[in-house]
Amino acid sequence: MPARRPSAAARATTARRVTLSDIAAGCGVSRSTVSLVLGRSPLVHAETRAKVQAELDRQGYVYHRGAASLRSRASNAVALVINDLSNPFFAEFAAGVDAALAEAGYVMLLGSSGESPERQQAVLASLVEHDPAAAILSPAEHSDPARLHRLIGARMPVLVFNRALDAAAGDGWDFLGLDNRRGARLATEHLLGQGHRAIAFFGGHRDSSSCGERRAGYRDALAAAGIAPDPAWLVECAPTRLEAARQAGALFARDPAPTAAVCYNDAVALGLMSGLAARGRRAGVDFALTGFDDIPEAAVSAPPLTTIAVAPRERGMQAARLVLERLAERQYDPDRATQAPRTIVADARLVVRASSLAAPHAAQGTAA
Amino acid sequence: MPARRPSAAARATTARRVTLSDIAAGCGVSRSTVSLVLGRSPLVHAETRAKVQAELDRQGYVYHRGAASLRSRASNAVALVINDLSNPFFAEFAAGVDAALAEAGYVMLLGSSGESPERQQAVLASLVEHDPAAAILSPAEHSDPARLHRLIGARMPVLVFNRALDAAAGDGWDFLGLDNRRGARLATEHLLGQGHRAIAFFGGHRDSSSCGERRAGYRDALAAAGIAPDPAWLVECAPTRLEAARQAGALFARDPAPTAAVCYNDAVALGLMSGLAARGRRAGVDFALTGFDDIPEAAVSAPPLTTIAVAPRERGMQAARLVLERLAERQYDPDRATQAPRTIVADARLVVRASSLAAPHAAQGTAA
DNA sequence: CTGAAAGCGCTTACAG
DNA sequence: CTGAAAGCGCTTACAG
Repeated sequence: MPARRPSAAARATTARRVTLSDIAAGCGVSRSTVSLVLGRSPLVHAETRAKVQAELDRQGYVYHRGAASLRSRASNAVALVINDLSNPFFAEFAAGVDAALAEAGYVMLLGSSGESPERQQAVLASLVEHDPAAAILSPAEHSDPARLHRLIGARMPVLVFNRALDAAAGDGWDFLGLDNRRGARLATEHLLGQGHRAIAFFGGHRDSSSCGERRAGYRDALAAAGIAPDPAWLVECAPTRLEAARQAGALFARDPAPTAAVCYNDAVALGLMSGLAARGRRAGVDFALTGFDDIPEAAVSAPPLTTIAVAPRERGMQAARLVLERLAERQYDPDRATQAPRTIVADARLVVRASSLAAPHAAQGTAA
Repeated sequence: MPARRPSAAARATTARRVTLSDIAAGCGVSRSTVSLVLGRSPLVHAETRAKVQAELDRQGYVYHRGAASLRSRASNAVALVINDLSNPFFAEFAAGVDAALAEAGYVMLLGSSGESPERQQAVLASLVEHDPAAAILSPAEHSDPARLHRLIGARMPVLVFNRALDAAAGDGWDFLGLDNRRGARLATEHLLGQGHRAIAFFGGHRDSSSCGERRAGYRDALAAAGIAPDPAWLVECAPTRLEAARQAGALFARDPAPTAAVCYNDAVALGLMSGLAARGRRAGVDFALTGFDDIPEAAVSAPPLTTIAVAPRERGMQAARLVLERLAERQYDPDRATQAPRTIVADARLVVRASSLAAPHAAQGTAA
């Protein structure tokens, strides 16, 4: 764990800062008393408190939390590491975390890994130096749990979000995941309900955990309907709009072709729509499809996209609260005897829009 | 400036942390030497350095930046306060800030004001206690510049983004804004180029600075084309999709009605599209319109939205770099003699898509 | 090239 | 209810 000092760190050049000593001197009490006033201690006489409070305001005192937490070994910062803020799913998640933390008087240290385990490690190392009380981590794909552990192992409560870390189940970290399996099952059941029998699972990489879970839910629904999925119905592709548009043709390589597809996520579904259009097929008319995530675009695409809503903002608030609970537990139970790691799976909900409403015969008519 | 201690701050309950003294003791040198190694000082003998480095790794040392910056009065954190991470414009901006800061070895403290000046003040106060070296602020509407100033006035370099603060020009804060005026002029010129003469400006509130600037650009273009805008062409509404859909009818209250509209932003434009559809008009066929921002939905709406791209991610990187430059300047020139506040206006670019391609006669045909 | 000492701004027992 | 003193983990002159 090579610690390194910042290549550049700005030195304050403004006037000397106002400290507790200045306030104490300014109103004739000791620093201890000022500190007690700051801490809202009931020990301080009301008059003294008022006098100190006035001096605090007069001199424009700013609490130096770094000094305080150095002494008291308490921190009110929480580190959040996500993949990418440009992804609305993570942006909403971060917004939820921020809201819940702010409400509890905590401050958020934010870093992005850009799906790179290397950057993730560097970003986390940098955040950890700021002594957060806890961390929320949405791990980059192919993260190395052992390295992450070495960095923040038992230092603080950690909540892993969205993607379970390989192995290391007994690592003591909490996990908050989406109900990928149930979500995909709901989407598949919806298409079955429309009368489709030949339903593809389109997009994602088989080895990613979320893709595996979604495929499992898809299989569950087919199995319950007595359908054995044709292996040709499982089409892999990178979870981006562009790749999905390129791979659309793979769905129609065999005859009979599927009449509907459960897509790995909304980006893939939107890409598939373009790919279908390029082949003269119209989503929601000639072909039925569903997404996953309910990103904002889903409601305004043409046609609007049927998808699985996972409420990322609510998940963010939930994540923050879980971590704050852990912090509270530690205060009462410093030895953490009772603290077995928790795994929480958040519910997923089907949102029906026009993209999935094509009837199977219309789809087959076009395919013929 | 009432400082207050956190209602809840987590006390560390883990094993005693590894400090410089542990490393020093562990390899038989003084703490000073370890500190010099951490600081990559060239003074330390290569062998000593290697020995210390090994001990650092062996004990899993984590640098305590709070203690360091307390002593050295240097910070490597930058505070960012934005309105709302759920807004893709701000999320992209924050992503850009984060990327540029991380590259320079800085850490980001993020808070959201939710467009509330009260929350903005509270959030900023909370971040400032963490002693950031600089701040980037995208102010909530109706911010009180004087109160903001009292909080972070001369403590650190401040960059205001997106919305200029009323008055207080001589406050010494830098400003990075979008070229609202030019952007709206480009959009209006584009519609004029399609042959439209009766062009509305739809959405936004007159008293908001960005709306005022965009209206000015709209007027510039009309004036250059020798057109005096009918006051009925200026329709106000809250900058949300829902409000815009509701207000669509206001465009057609008078006869002849406008055949095109420059919308305040993309949200308004997308709302207007729905409002048009509800009235049996088709954007891009019977009516031409443009947006502003180029949010991700703009590319996938039906029809795709012609808009003004402002590249929020690039703006974020630019903002971070400006602030880092200021920090560097202060190191060389502690008295800040040369540091006049800067105002930088970022370029805006027209992105033509289908929504603006309706010809005026088609629009009038429908209107009749 | 390395070490002993002071001090950054706070909190926290401990006296009184 | 208030104050004097120690110490959190680091850096920084200053000696040597």
